[in-house]
Amino acid sequence: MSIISNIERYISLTEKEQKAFETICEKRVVEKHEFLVEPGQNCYCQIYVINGALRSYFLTPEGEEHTIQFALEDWFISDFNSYITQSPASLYVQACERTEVIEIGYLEVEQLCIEYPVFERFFRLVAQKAFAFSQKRALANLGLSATERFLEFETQYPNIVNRYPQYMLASYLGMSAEFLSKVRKKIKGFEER
Amino acid sequence: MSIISNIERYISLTEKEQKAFETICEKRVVEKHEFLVEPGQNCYCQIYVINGALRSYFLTPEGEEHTIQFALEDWFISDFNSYITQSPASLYVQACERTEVIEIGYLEVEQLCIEYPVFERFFRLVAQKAFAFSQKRALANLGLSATERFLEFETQYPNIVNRYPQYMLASYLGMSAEFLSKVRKKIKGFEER
DNA sequence: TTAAAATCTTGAACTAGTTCATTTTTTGAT
DNA sequence: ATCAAAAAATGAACTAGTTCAAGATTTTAA
Repeated sequence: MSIISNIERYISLTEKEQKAFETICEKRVVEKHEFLVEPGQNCYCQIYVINGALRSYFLTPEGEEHTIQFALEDWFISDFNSYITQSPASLYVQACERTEVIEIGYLEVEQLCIEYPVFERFFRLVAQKAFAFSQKRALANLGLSATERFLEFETQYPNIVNRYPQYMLASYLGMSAEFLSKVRKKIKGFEER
Repeated sequence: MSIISNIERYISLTEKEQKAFETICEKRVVEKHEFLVEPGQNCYCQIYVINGALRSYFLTPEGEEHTIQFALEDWFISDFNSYITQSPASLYVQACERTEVIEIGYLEVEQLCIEYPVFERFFRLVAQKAFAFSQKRALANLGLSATERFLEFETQYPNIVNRYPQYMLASYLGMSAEFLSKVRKKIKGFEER
């Protein structure tokens, strides 16, 4: 699905508005393991995935990775806090496969919103959805055990579970990689009965 | 601070826009323990706190409370997922003290945004900030131990720590009330040396 | 002012999840 | 196809945080 038809799930655009949006899109290919954002830099853009797989994560002083978000086809990702405040990032955004992305710059978005307020609306709806989603995640994680968290995540995002290495899933779900391995073994045992 | 001057920290409003906004504000007083939202209902409005203290939480099937958000003076609160999708809430929003609020209805907001796109911008900026904040919270909670989580929260929101009962703080920070009691005792021990 | 209700404290027994060290399996580059 | 590197599995020892139960303190309402 093109980024324009994706936007049109929220709002409808005139020919002119479509063109205006396309001019601020910067297409780019990133290779596996490459970084799109690194801590310290200002995150000057939001990233839209055309195809491939990205994730954002941060590194504790002890060197542990904590995954914040996964992004497959048609998802947006960035260090959002850094993006909206235009202050230094604390996250990495990294390609987990060769990935085609569209970068949408902060200044360009703000300018576009002034010229075409319809985009103000689009980015409002997207931000609201993202916030609602993020609250839902917080909620899921507070109530559930490690096993329950994994099962819920797997039924909701089977494609993510299949596409990212297990240690990344574990760090997203808030458990050690070893423990997720044991959890999955236990689940498999139940299924086989 | 009035809700209008609060809005004007993000955008500036003409006289006419101010009036338009004020007409969709419904002022209301809720007594301690009273609910503004309950699971199952559609959350038809966002709630702005004039003075007092609210919180949102959900109840697990086992009857445990999990606090999602606190809201003191000048904060917004709601079951945001229910609000934006206009689907049944899963959270309670409850008054922890006698509280004056302003309710801002979903339909009224959407109408207002059509008539005055400047509010589209306001609600975009608010939603973006809320999302960034929520990501930051997720990040803080993944990396830290229970003690660290409490210390960080206390330095960032001393007024919340002073104003809500400890068992609510514990359920927000993802630990048992008993353990938070022990954590605080240990911290006090360190401070006294 | 007082009694009931709500909240907080404390300790002992427990458990879900971690850590560490080692082995096995999978992946990817040549 | 082969080999090195990355990822996953496994087991044993450990620990941060939970649960339960009982008592102490604070808050509330009449």
